[in-house]
Amino acid sequence: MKIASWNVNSLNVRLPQLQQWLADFAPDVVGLQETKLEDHRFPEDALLEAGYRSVFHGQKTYNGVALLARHPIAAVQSGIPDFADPQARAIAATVNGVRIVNLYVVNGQDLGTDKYDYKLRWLDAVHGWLAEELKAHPHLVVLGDFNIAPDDRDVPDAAVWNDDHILTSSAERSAYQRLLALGLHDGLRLKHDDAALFSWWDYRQAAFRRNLGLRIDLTLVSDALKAQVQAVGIDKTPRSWERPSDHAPAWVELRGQAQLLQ
DNA sequence: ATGGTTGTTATACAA
Repeated sequence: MKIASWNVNSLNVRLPQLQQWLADFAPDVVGLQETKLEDHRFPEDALLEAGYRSVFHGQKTYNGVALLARHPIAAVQSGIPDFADPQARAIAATVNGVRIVNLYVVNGQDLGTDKYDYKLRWLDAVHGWLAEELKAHPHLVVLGDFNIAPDDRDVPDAAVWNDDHILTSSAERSAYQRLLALGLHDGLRLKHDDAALFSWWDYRQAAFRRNLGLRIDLTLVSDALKAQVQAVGIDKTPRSWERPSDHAPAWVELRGQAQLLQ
């Protein structure tokens, strides 16, 4: 069972690339972020033609998340329960007995800004939510654009991306570690120790060509799923296409779910 | 990073 996360930076612009990538990579489940579409504009029919059901939680211009799956999608939760949020940044559902939580974590702009405070409050709400999700669903995958680079392997220059920098600050990384402490594991680090396995590259300054990126798109798996992780990676292919998203898909493959996929 | 690029019911703002 291949489960992926992709920040498409406008599904309206990226739909042809998403269709191509679904055909090439054939994931079973995909969490999308930054769809930037109101729900009535979501391309549900085009994705059905590609073989994927979808559930979505969007808004005009900004944010927007969705889950796509080749198989039935159950128990959909849009937004963080009991957390009033005008921004569409979270959606969860169950597919083949695996609970999937898809997050578009707040960027936070800069330390000391209102957006940074919102990011930390938002992550605190996610912490409470995931604690409940884990109780109800031990087989949990949490994926998305975390807008946090977990450690120094995940940045090109740790002197620049330091404790006082957005996406790597100590408060952000502590909030991320608090999520892991619930009983979650960074899927990629179960299989790879390498530095510079990035998932996002700025559009500016030829950052992709120079591999000046960050690893901020993550696939976390719960304790109960850890032994089922077969492979994990980041598919840089779509980032090399014409007019790409600035993010590449991050994916995790679980074994032992194949019989459920029939 | 003071810039740079991309997206949006844009022409500032978010990333």
